[in-house]
Amino acid sequence: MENCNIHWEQRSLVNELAQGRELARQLQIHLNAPSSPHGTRELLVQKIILSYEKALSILNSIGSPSGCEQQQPTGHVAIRMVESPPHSLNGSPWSEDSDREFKDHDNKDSSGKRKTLPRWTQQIRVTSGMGLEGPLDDGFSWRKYGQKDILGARYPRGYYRCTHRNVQDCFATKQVQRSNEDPSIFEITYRGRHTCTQASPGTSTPPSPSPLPPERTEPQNNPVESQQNQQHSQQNMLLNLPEGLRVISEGLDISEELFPSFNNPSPLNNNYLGSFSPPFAGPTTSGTNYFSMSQQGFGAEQNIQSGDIISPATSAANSPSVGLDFPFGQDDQLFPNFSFDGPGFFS
DNA sequence: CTAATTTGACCGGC
DNA sequence: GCCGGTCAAATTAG
Repeated sequence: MENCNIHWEQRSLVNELAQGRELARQLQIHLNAPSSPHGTRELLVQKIILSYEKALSILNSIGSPSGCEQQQPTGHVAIRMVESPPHSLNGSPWSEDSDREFKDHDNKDSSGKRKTLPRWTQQIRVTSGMGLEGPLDDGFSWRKYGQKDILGARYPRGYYRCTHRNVQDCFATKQVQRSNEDPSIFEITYRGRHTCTQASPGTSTPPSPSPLPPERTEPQNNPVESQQNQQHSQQNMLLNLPEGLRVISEGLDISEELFPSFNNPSPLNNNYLGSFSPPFAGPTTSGTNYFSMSQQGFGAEQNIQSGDIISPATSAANSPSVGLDFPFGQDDQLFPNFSFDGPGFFS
């Protein structure tokens, strides 16, 4: 591995700054508009702060020579997105066991079967910062549908799917796996994206990406359960973040096969969101904590071709409300233009 | 009562 | 046959 492209960190930096600028503009608009929904301004402010934090983190990581990988910025939250081809998970500080089950599907590459959904993993470290894993939540409603002991893993893996799967065609699922060594680390793998509109009925609060798990792997050890996955107001989402968080996006295959009806970019799909960002919501905590995070990585120039995983551009365009983030772009051109069109941003 | 979780069985890929 | 992932009946929670 070579140096982790500074390039793209640079790009990320630019991206962040541009985003921050955009957000600031939005804020300006909202400030002038008397009728702006409550909370919107605050949310914007937080996002702006977040952008700055990210930018700073990126700068920090660039600054340090060794910093390809971990470089978790000082005790803050680091989101790491890595496109990981099935087997080559580059060394990650935390999960040594990384490979344990990555083989999973196919990846036979060429044969390109179905089954491959966009899939990305977040590693979340929950430590002293917050109560414990309890309140991890991402604003989506998940229903647990299984739990399995995984070969080499000390803790069982939990399988969750979107609560609305039946009513809407939301095939999003996630798996939560507690790290072998560090019980404080949870590896959450998301597959598919939410198509459900689970926002509160009247309020068009867009679901925000980046689901977090309600994990519970060991009843015994962790009394702390959290089954709090009900709908949340996404606005709080940005408020709390676990101490360390890392995102690895991997396997970018978008199988539209699975989403027959969603293939085309029709207004229908507005709700697609699949990107993730900082939204961790503490159900309990409604306080105002800021967190900082750095996101880096996502170096994958190769396959994003279809770039569907998170098509920020399109989704942003289509759904005004989801503006939360577009952490990464596909490769080269992501941010050439991102234009939020004014008013609608998040209603 | 409804809805979510639990848990062993089942299924498909390797 | 092993293993990861899902199903579904039974159970528990709200």
